[in-house]
Amino acid sequence: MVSIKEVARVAGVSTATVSRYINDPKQVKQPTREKVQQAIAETNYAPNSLARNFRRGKTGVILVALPSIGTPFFADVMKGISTIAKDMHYSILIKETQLNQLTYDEYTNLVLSKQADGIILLSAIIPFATGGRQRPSSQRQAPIILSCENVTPELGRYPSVRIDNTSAAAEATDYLIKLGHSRIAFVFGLQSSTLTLDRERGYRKAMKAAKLAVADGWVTEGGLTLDGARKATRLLLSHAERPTAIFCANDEMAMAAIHEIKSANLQIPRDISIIGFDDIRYAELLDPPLTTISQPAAEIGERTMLRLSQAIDGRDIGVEPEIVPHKLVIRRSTASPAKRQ
Amino acid sequence: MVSIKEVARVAGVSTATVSRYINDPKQVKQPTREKVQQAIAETNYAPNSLARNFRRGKTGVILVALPSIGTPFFADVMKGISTIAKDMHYSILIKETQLNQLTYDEYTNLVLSKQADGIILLSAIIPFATGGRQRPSSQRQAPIILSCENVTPELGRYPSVRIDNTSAAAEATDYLIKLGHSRIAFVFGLQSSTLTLDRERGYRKAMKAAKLAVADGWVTEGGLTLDGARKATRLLLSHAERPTAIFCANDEMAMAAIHEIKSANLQIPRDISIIGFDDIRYAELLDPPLTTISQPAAEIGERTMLRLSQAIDGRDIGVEPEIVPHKLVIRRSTASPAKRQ
DNA sequence: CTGAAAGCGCTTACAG
DNA sequence: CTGAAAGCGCTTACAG
Repeated sequence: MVSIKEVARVAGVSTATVSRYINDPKQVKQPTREKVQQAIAETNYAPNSLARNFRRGKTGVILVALPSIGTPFFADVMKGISTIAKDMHYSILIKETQLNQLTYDEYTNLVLSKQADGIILLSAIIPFATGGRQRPSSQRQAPIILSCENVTPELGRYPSVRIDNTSAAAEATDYLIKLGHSRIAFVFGLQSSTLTLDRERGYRKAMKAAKLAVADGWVTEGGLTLDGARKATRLLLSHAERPTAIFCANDEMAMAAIHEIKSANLQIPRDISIIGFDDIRYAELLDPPLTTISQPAAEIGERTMLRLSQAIDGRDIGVEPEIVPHKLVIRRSTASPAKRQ
Repeated sequence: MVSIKEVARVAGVSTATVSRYINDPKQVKQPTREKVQQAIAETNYAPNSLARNFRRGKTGVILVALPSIGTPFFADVMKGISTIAKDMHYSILIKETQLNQLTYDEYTNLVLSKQADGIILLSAIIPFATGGRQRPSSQRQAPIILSCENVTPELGRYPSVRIDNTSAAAEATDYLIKLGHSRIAFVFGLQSSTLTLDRERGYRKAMKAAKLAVADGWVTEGGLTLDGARKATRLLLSHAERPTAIFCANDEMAMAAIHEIKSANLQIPRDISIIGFDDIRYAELLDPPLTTISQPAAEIGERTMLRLSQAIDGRDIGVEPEIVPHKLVIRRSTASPAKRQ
């Protein structure tokens, strides 16, 4: 493996000069520059980034933790993150958390051990619950930022970029109420996902404000999976007081719900209205096209990465959440409830 | 930042002992072990992995290049990769290639520069076309493996793990032919994607074997995107000799096709049969549920990572493709063509 | 079982 | 503008 030393030898200069040439050619005078250039070509030299990172004390890596790659919404957020990361010459290391619950200590250890310069959490926030002991205050807090997610105050306060999930969910529920629905069910994600818990809060708030009852069993867990949501939907359909509208905490679960409702020979929106959350790229292709809350996914990703890079550079970015706007996108999966009986 | 030196000082031992304790405690005698343990806890020490990697000359990172995160099929392959990678203590660095066409040199440079120990390409193989100059034969070929993808022989031979795309596509086409279709269209992905080109080859082979003509315009580009496939479908629907069946080179494009066909007030499969490729998790939720070729995505990922790790360990894994089995999954988007006129 | 010491390949403050 | 030299934080062959 050819090193900078070998290049220096071939070029007849010092390693310092080669290093300067590589990092900022302007620092090297023209004739020398050519010699070095020549030597690099000749030796097929590529700088050892392991040595460079070690020397500089920076990895150039941002770790992104997310529950599962292949979630269409997170993929869009990732796009925003990647765009900015590339501009700033960071690479993206993906950590799929799946169901493992990493603790706060495990996360910060990644930074302490220099495996990443900073961390973006798209992942549920439960980890903080199990190992939430604060770092000794002598240590600077590891650059960590939440994207889309939220974290309950008792677990600590961390910077974040996200929409106001509670308001958005309330808005979606209100829309159903305005359409005339009163039997509205909610399929939440996971108990461990603050994000979908916030959405449930919004739903309940809107129901309460409209003085509508939430019957037993109308709020049910979809597990953020297709199968989970199918089961949840079947449960709702067999409910004695069958809802006339179902609000799903994300679009994927809404996809599953639509499938189950049709399988039960019910029509959407005639028999049941469906509303989702996220506005993933499949939403408008569904049959019927899905009414949903749209999040500016790419923008969230960009803002997250931008703020994180500031934190890495030592700037104080505070812990106030940065709230970006959502909007309700009305398509054809929602309508006024049919008059019945 | 506390280093191993500091721990050694606190514990009253040498740095070598601390290092041994960290990497293999059995090498350290009990009483010493306790002192070190104590010192680590006291100092809140975390080994600097930058230094460790540098020293060891390994990054512990596998780079996975894929066109776009958030493709459901690739996400499933990634799952397989991650599983094995975790077992072997590799981290996964994701590189989204999007439309940029990285050259072979750029890829191998990632390995030469020690940014990754090995590379998995889920991505289209075009890069090799633009910069395919071979490395000087003195250099060991960078550990690189194709997953799912294929590469035309003139661009070089690389190890790969994949299904036989051509046979699978022929099988799907045959199925339509057996159902009685003769006007069968094919929506391919990208000209730059060998993978979808192989599928086109299978389609043409089956058509030819059945002595069926492929009319002008029946083979059209879907671009591997929803929008591209929608356009392609509209084109097919307006064709003078409208096909009675459309074979899409992947399921996402089939989703888009289904949407467009329904929007044109045609019924599936009565008016048009649709067949996809991949069997992504949404396939069975579509309306109608999608007939498609199922690939063992997770298994492909696992086998890929396994073989790559062997190459990294210096074993010769050859360049023969490892072919895993596919299967045709028949659902309700296909049927015999309706008698017309 | 433990320690002293060399060295991995860079970068950079310092000197000239 | 260039070079000699120190040093980043580990690991490991060698000696005892």
